[in-house]
Formats: sequence, structure tokens, C-alpha cells
Amino acid sequence: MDTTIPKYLLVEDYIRRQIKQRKIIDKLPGERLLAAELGYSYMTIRKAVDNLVNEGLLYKIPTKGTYVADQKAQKKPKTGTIGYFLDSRIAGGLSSPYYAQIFNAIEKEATRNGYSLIYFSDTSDSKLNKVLKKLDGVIATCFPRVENVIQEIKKVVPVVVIDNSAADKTIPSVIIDNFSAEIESVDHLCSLGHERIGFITGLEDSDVGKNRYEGYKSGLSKNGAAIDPTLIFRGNYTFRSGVSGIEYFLSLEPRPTAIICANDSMALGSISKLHQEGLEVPDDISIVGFDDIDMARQITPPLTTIAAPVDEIAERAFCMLQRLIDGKTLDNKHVALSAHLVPRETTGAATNAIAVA
Amino acid sequence: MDTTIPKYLLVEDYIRRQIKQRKIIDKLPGERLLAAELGYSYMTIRKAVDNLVNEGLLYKIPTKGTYVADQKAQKKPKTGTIGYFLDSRIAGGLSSPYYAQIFNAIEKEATRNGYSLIYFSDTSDSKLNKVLKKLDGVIATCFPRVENVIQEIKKVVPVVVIDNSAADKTIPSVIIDNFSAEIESVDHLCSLGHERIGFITGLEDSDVGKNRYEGYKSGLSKNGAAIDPTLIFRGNYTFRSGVSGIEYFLSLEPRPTAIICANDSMALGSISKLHQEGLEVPDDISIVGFDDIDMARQITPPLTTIAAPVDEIAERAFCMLQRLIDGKTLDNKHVALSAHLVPRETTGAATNAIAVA
DNA sequence: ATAATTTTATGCTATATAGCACTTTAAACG
DNA sequence: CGTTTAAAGTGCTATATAGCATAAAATTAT
Repeated sequence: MDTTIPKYLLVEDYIRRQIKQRKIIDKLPGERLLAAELGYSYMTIRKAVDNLVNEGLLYKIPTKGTYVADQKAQKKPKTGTIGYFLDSRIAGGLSSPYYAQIFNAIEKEATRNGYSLIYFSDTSDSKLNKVLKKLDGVIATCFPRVENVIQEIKKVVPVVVIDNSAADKTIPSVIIDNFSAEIESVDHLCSLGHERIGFITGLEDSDVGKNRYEGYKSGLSKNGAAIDPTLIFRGNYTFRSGVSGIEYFLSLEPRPTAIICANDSMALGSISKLHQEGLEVPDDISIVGFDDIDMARQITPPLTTIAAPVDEIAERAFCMLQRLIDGKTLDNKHVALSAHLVPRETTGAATNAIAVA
Repeated sequence: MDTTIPKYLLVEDYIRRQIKQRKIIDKLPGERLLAAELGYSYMTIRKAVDNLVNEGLLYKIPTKGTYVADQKAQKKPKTGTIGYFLDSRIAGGLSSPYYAQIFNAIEKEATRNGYSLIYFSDTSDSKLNKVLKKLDGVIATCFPRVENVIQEIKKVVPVVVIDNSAADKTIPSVIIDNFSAEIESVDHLCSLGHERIGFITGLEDSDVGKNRYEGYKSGLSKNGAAIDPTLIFRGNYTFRSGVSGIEYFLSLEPRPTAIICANDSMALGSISKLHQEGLEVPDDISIVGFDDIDMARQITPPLTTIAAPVDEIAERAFCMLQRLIDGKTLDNKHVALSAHLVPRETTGAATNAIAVA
């Protein structure tokens, strides 16, 4: 043997190998015994073992013995930080009021539980892995186009997905019942006498968009109203597409008497354009939104909308993530929270005058 | 002496003290010499020194000696993470569109440079220090009420402050020239023939609020207009206070023909309320905002406002912070960026009809 | 003066030994 | 049978010693 390699390093390697080969499972032989076995002195074995303890591979209990550290426990030295992932291409990232509120709620929940929160939206692989090293877990807003990123994340840390469930059903999710919520909106408008109810869709590449759309259609059927394709305008969740929606609907003859928007931003855009055109909400046209962002309450008149239970989403998602981080299992992998209509002042009785005009 | 304390720990303490008291500056005495000096055995001193080396306090060069590690170099093992601090009591934290955009911009800049970004707003001391351990530096939105928190942060990591400069001028800052910007707004309105220009203030506890207010007054003087206290309404940056402002101004006789709002949220509130009251913007009243949040461009008509150079703020602040993290000095501790008016469609020629009515 | 050699100082490895403190187990005792 | 006591096993501290490898300094030789 090259005497250039210190014996204590040889001993370290030996112990490592023994552990890897499962020849040592839990408890190491006593230091004196090891010394005798390997033919080295007690102090040499001691140094080797001490080094491995420093490394975290082993741990000692005085008077009891030396043990192999729990690989799982030491594999992830908790960082006390979780991440929120939202692709920046989605509705402008945190510039979107809804996602800003979601982020705020998650931050509060994380802080309350002693975690810090990193926001990340970049999806380049190298940077992604760099970020993940700092995280114990991730809450991600899921959209089909980023499911591959979420899979990458999942390889490294636990993930809980919100807003949309992932195609991969092994990924836990917290979503809201968009379908039933949108039916409530239709019910509400029908009860006010509306018959021509327009709908500005979101993007239909995700559950959120699909289910709100389906809820709208289902709500019409339920209330005995026909589904008129001309009353459906394809939006993309932006304020501007709300404006465009109104431009379209005002060109119709007869016009709808009420319009449901798949989110609040589009509702705000709609109202802005209606005001611009000299029409009154709700006197001329009723508007319903979805999300209940802060501004929904602030505008005059305040917006009738579906209140997304943002705090509850954050709470449930965090709670699930915490369990996963702790290595526990989930009773319920998929949670769907109900969301309900908050009637405010942008909806009123149908005015046939306009509808017929 | 209590023999319960191992000698090697005593030796460690001794060395630590010597270093702290500058009695040992760079090189330690040889191990054998130390042993003789302290009256302990060579191996005991060796163990103590080895432990300190493991800790990172000392480093050894075989055949040369043992040295005190460079405190600066080892003090901060770079985390690759920076923080954005914004007290959540300020304008609802990230729910505020302006701060959401600031955050977005910082995140982009951080990611571009290989850093992650933690958002934190909690100010309890224990949690603060826990977060700071994870950070290389902090960008903070400064308000007088959180200056003490910023001082706490500064004790641990470099800080760059944005929006408001800190009272403590040793803290670097990136702000915008609110004063000149607001003068531009007044100039703009005066050039359109407005003479009765109302102002909805922000909060006057900070430079931002004060300087926008001073800019408004200075702009009036510059244009030869008198400062009419009845044309000043005290707002608090919220949408709702914009609404309140309009309620107040509409009660005046004669009304102002234009209103400058100290931020966009209040401008949005103003426009919403004006529409509600059946008044047209800008035909009946012109409105000017401040910040140029996304929605300013989206509403119809799009808002005339001051464009806060959000991306540039983020860029400059990050660049300064990076220098501080790297231990370099700053050429310019305080940067003031200019912000300019973006004339859009909420401002138009003064209509004396209304002013006189 | 330059080159070669020796000395010295440094930290590093390795071993042997001796006792301490504590826990568990085994043996002795009542 | 239960309690007490003793023994054995564990890791921990501490010291003494002996030699290695290297680099720098001092010495010596050319």
C-alpha cells in the first residue's frame, strides 16, 4: 500500500463501504472492537469515526454507541424556505392582481409557520435546480404549459399545485370548484330576469378556463336557457380582452343584458369600456366577475363576483406541503374548495329596453 | 476549576479571546509552543486548534503555521439569495399594483444575475433574523415607520433602499425625482388651459408623499397660479380615497377642471367615481395619475400619468446591492432617477363650462 | 558570491495508555 | 422475588511519544 494515504482515511473509506453494502445497518461495533478488528489503534479509529460524525454520516450517543445517521433525515437539511412558482408568461406573473393576492396569502401563511418564501418564475433548467436547492418544497400555480417544469421540481422537492390540478394526478392539488361557482353566477342573473347572458371566456387550455366555461353553459341549461354561440367571446383574462368583449357585444343586435366574465380583470375592462360608451352598470348591462380581487370591492359600483377563497387556498396548500416536507402522507391528495357569489352592485334586474333596442 | 469543562474547550476559548482582543492578529504560535505556554499537552492543543479550523476561524498551512481566517471572507458564505422587504401595512403589500410591479422587476433582475428573491414583510425580530441568515443583501422599500427594521437589517447584510431615502444617509438609495415629475404634470395641465387644478395627496409621512405635494405646489407657482387650499384633498394612496376625493371636489363650487392624483390607484378611483356620477374624462374633468401601473394603459380612456421607471429602479438598486455584497464601494450612494409624464387620454383642454357651472 | 547541505520549525499521522462518566447488564444479596 | 451492587461496555478526555514531510532559514562548502 502507498503509505501516502493515511490510515484514518482508509478506515473512513472502509466504514463508508460497509454502510453502503448494508453490512453495517444501524450500530457500529465499539471503537475498541473496531480497532482490534482492523488492526489499527483505538485513537486512529477514533479519528476516522469522528470525521464521519462531523460529516454527518454517523452520530454518537455517549455510553451507548455509534450509529449510522438516518439518510433521509440528513439528505435534506431543512432550509426553512419554500417556493412559489408561477410562470411569468401567465397573466403577467405577479402583476396580475389575483396572483399577487395568492402570493401575499402564501407569504403570510409561510411566515406564520416560520418559513420564508422565494418567488421564482424562470424556467431555465440550470437556474431552476439552483433555486430548488434552497427550498424544502414548492407551491406552484399549474398550467399545462408548465407541467414539465413542475415535474422537474417534483424530482427534487415536494410540490403542491394550486388553481389547476396537474395531469399527473400523483401531484397534490388545491383548486376551487369553478364549475359550480359559475353556475351560481348564471342562477343569480337568471333570478334577476336576464335571458341573454354573454360570457367572456378565459383561456381554455386549463381546467380553470374550461370549468368556468362549462359552468356557464351548464348554468344556462339548468335555467332553461339556450346556449347561444354568438353570446360567447373568447378572452384571455386581460383587462384589454374585457374591453374587446364589450366592443363585440355592443355590436350585437339584440345585445345581451348581462355579461359574465371569467375573471375580474376582464370585468373591470368591460365596465371601463361600457362607461366609455356611455352605458350604465348595472342599469344598462349587468356584469359579473370572478376572483374577487381587491379592486372589485373598491370600484364604484362595487363588482358582483365570485369570491375565490384565496386565504383558504394558501392555508390548505401550505398545510399539505408541510406534511409532505415532514414526510407524512396526505389523507386527501386533491382538495376542491367551494367559491361563492358575492352579489354587489354591478348586477341588477334585466332591462328589456336595451335587450330589445 | 471545574474539571467538568474539557481542557480543549478552555484552549478554544482562550484562542478565541486572544483573537478577539487582537492579541493574536495573523499567525498563531506553533502548536508545540502553545502547549508549552498554556501548560497543556501538544495533542490537546492540537485538538482545540483542529476544532477551530473546522469551524472556519483558523486555517493551517502545513509546514508554515496556523493563521486566523479572514473574517470578511468567511463571514458570509454567499447564499445566492437576496430579499425584498416591504412592510405589509404599506398599501397592502404586494396587493398594491405598484409594489407588485417593483417586486416583479426586482425578481427579473435578480434571476438574470443568478440570485433568488425572498419577499418578507414580517417585522418581528426573531423571524427577521432567521430570514436574514438566508440573504446576501436586501432591497427595501423605505418608509419612516420601518426605518428601525431597516437598521436591524443593515446590521447583518447590505441594504439598498428604494422609493424613499432613509433618514440615515449612510444607507444607499434609489429614488425618483417626484418633485420635478409632479411639476411636469402641472405644466401639462396648465398648457391645456387648466387653472383650477385639484390635488389628491398621498401620505405625507414620507418623501414620496411630501415631494409630490411640493412638486404640485411648486408647479402651480411656476405657472403663475395661486395655491388654493380648498383644492387639496388628503388621500392615502388607495382607490377608495380617490373616490372620496372626487366626492369632495364635486361638492365644490366652482369645481376644479383637472385633478392630479399622487398615484394611479387614486386616479383609477377618481375616474370610477366620475363615471358613476355621469361625468366624462377628460371632457368634463382631466385626471393625471402617478406610477404608470399596468392598468393605467389598459383602462379606457388610458390614463395620463407619470411613468415611474420601475425596471430602472430595480436595475440600479440591484447593481448597487451587488457591489455592496461583493465588498466594493459605491461611487454614488444616492441615485435619483427622473420620471416623466406620459400624456394619454384622460387629460384634455380645460372646459370652462364645467369650471363655471 | 554562489551552490549545496544541514538544521530548524512547522503541521500531520499514528500509537499506547490511563482514567472519567455514564448506562446497561449481570450477579449477588436479603 | 425484588432490590442492590458490581461488572462490563460505551464513548470522551488527556497525555506522552515517535516519526514523517515539507519549507524556510542557517550553515557550510566550493
